[in-house]
Amino acid sequence: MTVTRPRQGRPRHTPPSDPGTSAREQILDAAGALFVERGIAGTSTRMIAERVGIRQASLYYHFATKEEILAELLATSVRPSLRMVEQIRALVPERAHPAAALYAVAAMDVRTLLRTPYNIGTLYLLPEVQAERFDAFRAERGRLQASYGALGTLAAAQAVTRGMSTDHLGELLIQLVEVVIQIRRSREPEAADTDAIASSCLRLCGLTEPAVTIARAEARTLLDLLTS
Amino acid sequence: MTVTRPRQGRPRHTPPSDPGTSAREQILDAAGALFVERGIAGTSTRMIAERVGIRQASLYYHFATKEEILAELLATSVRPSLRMVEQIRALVPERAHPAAALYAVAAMDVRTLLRTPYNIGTLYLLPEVQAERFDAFRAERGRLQASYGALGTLAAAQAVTRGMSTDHLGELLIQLVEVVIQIRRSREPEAADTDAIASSCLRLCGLTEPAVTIARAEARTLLDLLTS
DNA sequence: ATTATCTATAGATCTATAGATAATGC
DNA sequence: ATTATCTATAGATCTATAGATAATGC
Repeated sequence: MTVTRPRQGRPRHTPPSDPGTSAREQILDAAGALFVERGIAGTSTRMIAERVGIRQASLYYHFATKEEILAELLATSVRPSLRMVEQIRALVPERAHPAAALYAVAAMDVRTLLRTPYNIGTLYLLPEVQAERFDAFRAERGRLQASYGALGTLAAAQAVTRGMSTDHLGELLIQLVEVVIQIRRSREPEAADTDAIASSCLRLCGLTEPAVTIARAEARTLLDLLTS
Repeated sequence: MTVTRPRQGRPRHTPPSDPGTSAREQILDAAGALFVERGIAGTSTRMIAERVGIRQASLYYHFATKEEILAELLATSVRPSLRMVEQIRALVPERAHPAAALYAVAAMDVRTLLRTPYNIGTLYLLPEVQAERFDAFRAERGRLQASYGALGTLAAAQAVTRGMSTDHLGELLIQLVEVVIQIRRSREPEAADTDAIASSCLRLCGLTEPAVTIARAEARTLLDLLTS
């Protein structure tokens, strides 16, 4: 039984159910879930505050505007994927084949998108995020896409790269990985989904079935190495 | 020079720039463009009316609510794709190989999504469309996805279908085709995009490069036949 | 008479600010 | 004294309805 030490400041009208996390984080969690469920314009500051258990005006002690909450959510949402992809890319070509690296990146990305408490990947899809205000976020996402393109081009059969630029291949691969967002929306994800998506990335690059099998096995070793 | 006959009813404060189209259609066009650009909750009835050139209250003569406008837009957005896919499926297997049919469906769908005046495919992605209210629309979309799955399974290599159900393959294929929505958001689409996407669908199914080449050629014939 | 608009407005939001208050920390 | 909340509220929306009005059609 942990004694819940009351924090500083005037007490909330409803005491926090999770006194461990900061108010800021509680707001981000509540807003993230609501943005995903109802869109950004469809979520009022009152709804966010209600879910946290504070009054609407109290939000403004932590964030100046609703947009600022969104900006923070976006910033923390690509960063882990980007760090992971760059870590794996660094192993190519000395310690990993491009195909294995691509498989590993896709599988990790799928896993990350599956694990977020709410389906945070959905945020990318909302029209508000297209605004110039969020250029920095979209640039980060562009770097992730470029990494997919680069790995894909290295892994791909010549016949495929002859017909498609690295950038365009990156668009297709990231799109394929993000099917997991739609899956989470429409059904319960299954264990087999991760392999199905990552393997599809390799097939899209023109790899034959034996090559996919080899890359999958190598990627498993890579992933065990990275997650340990 | 066509004489623009004034229509019945009190004149608008701003005369319509396109007197040929019905008010209802003008409203749908304006709303579609705004929904795509700013989201549904982010678009007010006033904005829609302003774009049409009528007063906000006048919308309610044509539609009971904003939701009703959305419902109408959704209904007309999948229908053409669905009709086309069923037309092409009917040719399998007597008059077309599954792989050629899948290529043709993907290419047609991409073309349709590219041609809409605003990027209407974006609507599927908005959170409001997940509401029960739009079950009928999502069911139609599910039928489109099922067709992709069925064609894909027929076209696919055994090694692929062993690891993936028809439904899951459909999810991946429709997701791949809809990359065109993201492309339209981020850059000017190119002529080569259509083939790149349709070919990727076949490769994802495990087709080898020679098989892709054959299917592409057959699909060209099919498409010429259908669009004539 | 019918149609398609208009003006006006009620009532319900929504965001953000000002200033008060109830804790802890020193 | 500092912190994190609270209450109250201004001002700007937003949706939807009521009822008036300016056309065409018969």
